[in-house]
Amino acid sequence: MIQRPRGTRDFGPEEMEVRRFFEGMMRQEAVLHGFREISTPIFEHTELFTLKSGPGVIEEIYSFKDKGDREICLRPELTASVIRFFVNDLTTLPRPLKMFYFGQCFRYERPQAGRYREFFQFGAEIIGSPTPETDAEAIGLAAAILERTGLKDYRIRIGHIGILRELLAKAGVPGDNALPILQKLDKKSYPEAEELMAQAGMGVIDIAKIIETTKITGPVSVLDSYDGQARDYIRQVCDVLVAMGFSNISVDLGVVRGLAYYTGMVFEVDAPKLGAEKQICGGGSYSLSELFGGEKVFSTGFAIGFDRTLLALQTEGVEFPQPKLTAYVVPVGDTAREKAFQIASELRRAGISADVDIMRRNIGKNLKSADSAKARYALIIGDKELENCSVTLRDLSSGEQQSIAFADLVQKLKD
RNA sequence: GCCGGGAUGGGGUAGCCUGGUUAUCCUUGGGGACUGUGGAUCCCCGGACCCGCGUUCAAAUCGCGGUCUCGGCCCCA
Repeated sequence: MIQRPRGTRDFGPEEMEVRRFFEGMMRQEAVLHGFREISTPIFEHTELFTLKSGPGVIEEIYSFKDKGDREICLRPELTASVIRFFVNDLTTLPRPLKMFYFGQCFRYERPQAGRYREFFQFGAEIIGSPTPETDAEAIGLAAAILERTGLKDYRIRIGHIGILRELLAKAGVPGDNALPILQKLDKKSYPEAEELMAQAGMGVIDIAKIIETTKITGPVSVLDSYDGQARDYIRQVCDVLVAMGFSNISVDLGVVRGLAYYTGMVFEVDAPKLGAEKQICGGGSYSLSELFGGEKVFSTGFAIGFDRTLLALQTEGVEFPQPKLTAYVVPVGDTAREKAFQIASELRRAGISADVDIMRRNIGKNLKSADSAKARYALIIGDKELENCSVTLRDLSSGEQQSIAFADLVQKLKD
């Protein structure tokens, strides 16, 4: 027996119905918001990701040399690909570009709850617009999608790395010098962050102020004790979101993200019920295009962890409509067999789902099969029906039967 | 990379500590009772000890290694 590779999953029919349902819902919502879908290759040059995230990522991705000696990897995320696509081919499209994607990603990590080596992300990027409204529109799509899925228990936390950067700059640690400190703060490694800040020459009071700031969480009013451009900016983002009708947002200045390309707003969504891997969405505004050889363009994007979102929905017991088969055609005896296929085919051409016995079973077994196929009706056709050009239509939940002429069948089943 | 639990027909399980029968039970699948009416019942059939090495007269059971899995740590673009 060949086992599935570690950290991968097979999805059976029931699971795929659930997945396609929610996948379709996300796509639909994005389209409603004026986003358009794109698709990029599942493998890319490894360099794309080392440029974005540093050489360290090679340890965490599926990378290999192809037969032409190229350094290739399975994509660990999609933002880099989207921006590469943009820089290569889409720079002349009218701005803003609002695009979304859905696809699988791969990471060479130790699997655990909610973490797989092959997983699915839904994400969106808005390229070429640096306003608070842009950030609100991005967060708004993420929020609308989660709302639409029916998920209840989740928190949207919005931060802004500019606030900490301004504080650090005032304390004498400007620009990129602040990056290592931000990284430690992102990981909540306070002792190490304090040490770095002390080494950078910051005073005890400034250090305490920074640490305290990362612990600020709550409604937009928690910003009142700060000032500066970043504060005003994040406040505007929140105001727009409130106008959009999203009240379950909070400000969390501890959402940091230590990577250099983040330029301002950052946000995360987590579902507390999920345990260790509870983050279901993350995003922010960034500037990556110049890293990939393009001009500097501001973007805002996010990615939803599709698998984790489904896990969260599952723990909450969210229901979804299950596709149902309309008709199961049951031939009785040998003479009606071809007619059964003719009828099934006519129904299918009319867009009515129909299954038909292919195992030559008796009528009892066939009704059983129709039942387990979750069909609404069984269409029974034998010599009696052939004689008067009709079928016996049996409602499988009530057991009621009626005779329907061949000619009226499509019309009858259409509703 | 680290720590701990686990792996028995398609799914769920008993047996493992204390080695020895035809490996238990439920469910699912196929057939029949039932060449014209399902979800009930009865009968029959198919189907498993994760892999390898070792200990032993004898291994699902004990030991070692590996694989996968679950949970946690690290990491999380």
